[in-house]
Amino acid sequence: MEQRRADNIAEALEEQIFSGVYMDGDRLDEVRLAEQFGVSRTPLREAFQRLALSGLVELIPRRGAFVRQPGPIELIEMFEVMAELEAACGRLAAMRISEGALEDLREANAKCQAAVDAQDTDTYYVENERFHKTIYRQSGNGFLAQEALKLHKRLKPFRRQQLKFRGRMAQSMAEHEAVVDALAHGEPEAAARALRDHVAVQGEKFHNLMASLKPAAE
Amino acid sequence: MEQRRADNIAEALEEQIFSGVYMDGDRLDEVRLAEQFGVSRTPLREAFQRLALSGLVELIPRRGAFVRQPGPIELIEMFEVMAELEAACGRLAAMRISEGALEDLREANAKCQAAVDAQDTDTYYVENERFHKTIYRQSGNGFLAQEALKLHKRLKPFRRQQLKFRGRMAQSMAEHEAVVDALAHGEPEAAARALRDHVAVQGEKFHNLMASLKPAAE
DNA sequence: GTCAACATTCTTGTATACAAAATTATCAAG
DNA sequence: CTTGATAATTTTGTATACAAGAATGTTGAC
Repeated sequence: MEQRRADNIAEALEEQIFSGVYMDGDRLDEVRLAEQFGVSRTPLREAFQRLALSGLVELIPRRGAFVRQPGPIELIEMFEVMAELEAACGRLAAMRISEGALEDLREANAKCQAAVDAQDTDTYYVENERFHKTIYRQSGNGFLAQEALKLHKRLKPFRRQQLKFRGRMAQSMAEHEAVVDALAHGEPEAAARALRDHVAVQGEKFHNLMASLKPAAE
Repeated sequence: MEQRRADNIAEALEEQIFSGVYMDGDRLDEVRLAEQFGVSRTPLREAFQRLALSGLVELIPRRGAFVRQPGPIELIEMFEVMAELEAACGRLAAMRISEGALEDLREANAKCQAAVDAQDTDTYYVENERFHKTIYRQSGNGFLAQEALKLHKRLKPFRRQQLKFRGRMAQSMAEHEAVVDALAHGEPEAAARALRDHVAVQGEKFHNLMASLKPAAE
């Protein structure tokens, strides 16, 4: 762990922000974090720059770095974009997907189903992720896959919560089946629609969750 | 120009990279640029971090910062994503657009038409940009609008070239009309399709341009 | 002349130093 | 007690210093 500490720090901070160590608006104290990581302020400030561009922290001149946790509205917006990106991946993948990848999707789905039966949320989550990432790659568009993955990662902590909704896993399974069918039959529009609805429903469920937690929010 | 030099430097470098001052693979010399900007290496290195995350430069540990100009394949991919993002904006805008914004679109289109008649490429370009940015905003999704704008900006230098294609401006005008119609009638799918095709055609035209310039490319 | 081992020079990455701005504390006037 | 001004303290932003790694040049063997 001797080279490029700044990179590792950026990653570590990103992880910490994602996992909710910091609340929205918290100031990231340079000297405190420098001590904590055992480095000087310089690599920390470089890390801040990166986090700022991905929207995780806001860099206010002469004031410092403040963490920017997305609020309810922004989250809804992000889920909406995620839905559109996945739809795009699906549309392209319907024309470009390989037979092997289709098999991967079916396998992931099978394992998902087993996880549902066993009430195994963790396994479901892992296989679900594999399902979606496979579709990203099979879009045949590296740039699109990269963007989709980036947003997917950013929404990770919020997606996980709503798996707990009653019946969500089973419903999600059925949606996955529809996606595979559309892809297998090479139907771009159907694949796009199936994926958009699949993800959009997550956004709605999340909306419900928010509403139930914060009655007066928004 | 006394505060936050690092930010200005990042912007300036971005501009220089976009405008083709640096070729793909060029190394950005810290000390040379530091002199050039009249600052020390520190703010430059902070700027590098930001450029790295947006993909404009690659930061190789212990080697330096190298500019990463997108190649033909990556550009095609980016245009494809742009098409999908615009389609998404259109789909949402069809349901959410305001009457005033519709009027803005019609006005931009009228000015575009005038520019076409006058062979005024610059004006056409400006109004065309206004047209698209309006649709981004009218998606009613700030996050989406932001992402669309970011990619739009990145593709700027490449889009401009293909306006010179014969008849492109006139064809583009007709496509704009179709978009406005779909938005005015509140037809999400039609708006999405019109915008996707409109942008995708740019990607194709660009593909042609590439092929004509580099016969053996790809 | 070619190649390899070594020394030299450059460049990056990090730490520290310092100046300017912002925040906080102190204190006097009302 | 509140308010306003001013001083002390933090904290940021930038410059400089230094250490380690990479590139380059030199020399000697074959």
